[in-house]
Amino acid sequence: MKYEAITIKDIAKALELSTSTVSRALRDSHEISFETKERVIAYAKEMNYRPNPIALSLKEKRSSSIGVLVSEIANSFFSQAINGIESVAQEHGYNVIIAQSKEDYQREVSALNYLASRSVDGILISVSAGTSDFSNINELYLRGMPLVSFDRVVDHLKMHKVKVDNYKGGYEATKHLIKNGYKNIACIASSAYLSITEERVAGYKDALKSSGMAIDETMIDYCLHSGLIYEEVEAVMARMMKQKNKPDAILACSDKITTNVMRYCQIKKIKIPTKIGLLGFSNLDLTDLLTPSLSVVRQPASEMGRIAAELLIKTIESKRALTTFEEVILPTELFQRASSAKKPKVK
Amino acid sequence: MKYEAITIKDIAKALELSTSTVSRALRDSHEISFETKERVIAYAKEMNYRPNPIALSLKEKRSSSIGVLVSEIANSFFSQAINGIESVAQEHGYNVIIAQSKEDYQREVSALNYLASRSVDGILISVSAGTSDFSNINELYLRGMPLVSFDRVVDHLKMHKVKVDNYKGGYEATKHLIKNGYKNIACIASSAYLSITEERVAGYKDALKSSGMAIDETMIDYCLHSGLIYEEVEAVMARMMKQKNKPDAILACSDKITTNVMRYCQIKKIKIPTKIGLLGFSNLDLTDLLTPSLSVVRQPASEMGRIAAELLIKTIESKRALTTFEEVILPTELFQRASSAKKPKVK
DNA sequence: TTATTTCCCGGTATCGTTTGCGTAAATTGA
DNA sequence: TCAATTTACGCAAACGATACCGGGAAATAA
Repeated sequence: MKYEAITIKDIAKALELSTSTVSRALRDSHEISFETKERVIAYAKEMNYRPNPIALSLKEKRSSSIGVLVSEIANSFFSQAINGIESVAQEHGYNVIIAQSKEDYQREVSALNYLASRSVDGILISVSAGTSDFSNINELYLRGMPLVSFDRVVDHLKMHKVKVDNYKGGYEATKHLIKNGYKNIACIASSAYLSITEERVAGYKDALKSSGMAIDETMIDYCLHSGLIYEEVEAVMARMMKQKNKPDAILACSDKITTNVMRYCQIKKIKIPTKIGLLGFSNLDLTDLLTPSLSVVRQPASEMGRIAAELLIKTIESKRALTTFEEVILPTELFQRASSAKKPKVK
Repeated sequence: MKYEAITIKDIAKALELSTSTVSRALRDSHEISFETKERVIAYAKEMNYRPNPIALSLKEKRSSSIGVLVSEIANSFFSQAINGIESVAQEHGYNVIIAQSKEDYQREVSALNYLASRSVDGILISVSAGTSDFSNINELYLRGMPLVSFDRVVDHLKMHKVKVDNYKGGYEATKHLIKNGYKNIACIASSAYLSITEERVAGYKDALKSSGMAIDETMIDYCLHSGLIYEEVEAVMARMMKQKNKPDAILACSDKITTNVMRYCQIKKIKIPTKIGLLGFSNLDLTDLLTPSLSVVRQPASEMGRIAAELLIKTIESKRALTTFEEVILPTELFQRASSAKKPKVK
């Protein structure tokens, strides 16, 4: 079945005018008489005429749509970010096309090809945790595709970047755990490929150092899928809880790692925070309602999306290729709740 | 800046052929000699040629994209549904354009206009809770736009529908609360405009009746924004807790109502389930980790999205207008957890 | 009256692709 | 050897909208 829209030709035929006259009348050109304009506009309104965006796109060589590549839509951080992106896009007359990588490199490559072949005007990228080869993205850049990366940015690529101060987020979170009396703080991070992982872990390490605590590499581990798969978190937790130097607190560096650590502890009946403290990066809306209420480092997801979208649209609409690239760094927010409560001085 | 893609014309010029020959060679037409095909295909591959989808769209009068209208992306149910939609769309070569209504009628109208004017090939609709006038949707139907509604379907409109058995979901949930000893079960539902509200409430009422319990209309209330705004839930709860016949259990009929009731109880320090039992419709992934773990009626969101997308694409690709419409009804799943635990026989 | 300007509007090319039609050259058949 | 067929390609129109170019008619100026 087909949805037949009225075209400028239909109007021209009905009013016995040429298409160019109709076109100009609708765009309020000064070379069209007042009466003709009136007639055309009235008829167009009556017939509910809308210019065909596809024809416009072909003519203007732009599609007025932007692509968004995230690892997973059904993730609180990304759905909030998309929320922000969508509202900015709407304001500027762009539509948003979504693609997911599911934290997989191959899917990311095909998703990017997909978006590029759908001729979007630009792409917002948050790279997948499984991605270590960025040649694909770089190739898009070289071919002139406007790009902005957010959250999981790629340091050495030339493009605008919007991220949070991951180092500080990791530092403050760790400091908070130390202040509350935890002595063996483990860190479970996303894929080591990601710069956000590197930064958060660096913050964690520096916090330990600055408090005169030793860094034990067995207390640091990574999840290639960013915790998307329960089993990868389970494996790390199982290993850590088995080792001699057991953690008494966990700093979880992604949304899914945080909740999966929590799930692990519930399944294994490990009490939080009495047996183990927990503080995680998370953008869930109801961390305050969890058992126990969860201490989190929260990112301004929606705002990141808004800013990234603004930058992308600015890039798209700028006449010439950019030579300088902005890096916007937003603050994280630390919510101290029960899961990282002060440790009782018992031993 | 602009992303310049290679066109069929560029190939034609480079190889000293006509565009039609190139086009036919790429589509493996029998009227092109083997050698010419080889040359064209090799060159196209070398130059990484991709047909311009916009030109295709203009020619074929189809955009290979579908619109999705939901109330809110950052909602677990909808993000899961979009997940399913996106994967099916991808499989069939469609892209997904998202729009949000934020439970507001005016925004829904403009979002629909937006999608229609972006010339999508079809639209998946889950109506906003604030919508009582469906003339807009009906008009789209009359103009021949392929439509499928899911979750929040509109009964009297002619289109495919994908939903869950809301009546049964409400019935079984209420029966479960009754079985666990609750006597004054209140029901907080979404907007009364929605058929899902009607059905869930009907299930609730029939469950009470079948257990010989009276129906008290003061124990039933509605939230126009489906609980999206905390204050509307707060107002209902405050009213109910103040009245003479206080509820000892709540059946919450949407994701946001459920969590906002929980939040209300936490703020007001009303113990769940000792003071009040709670069971809600929800698709959150971590209801098992909440305090207390939350009993929920869960909908197969991703599957609903998949099925709805399949139906829509089938509708789009069918030659002639449909005369019969499918209504797919999926089962809900009841998870019994601590928030609706058996009531102690104390008074 | 004639030349010049102004006002309105139509013709046509264009964006990238597909496709029906036309046709020269090559091949076939008798 | 000549007509008939096949092969292999080019030309041009079409999808919907825009914009440059150009031109007829009326209005103004000389």
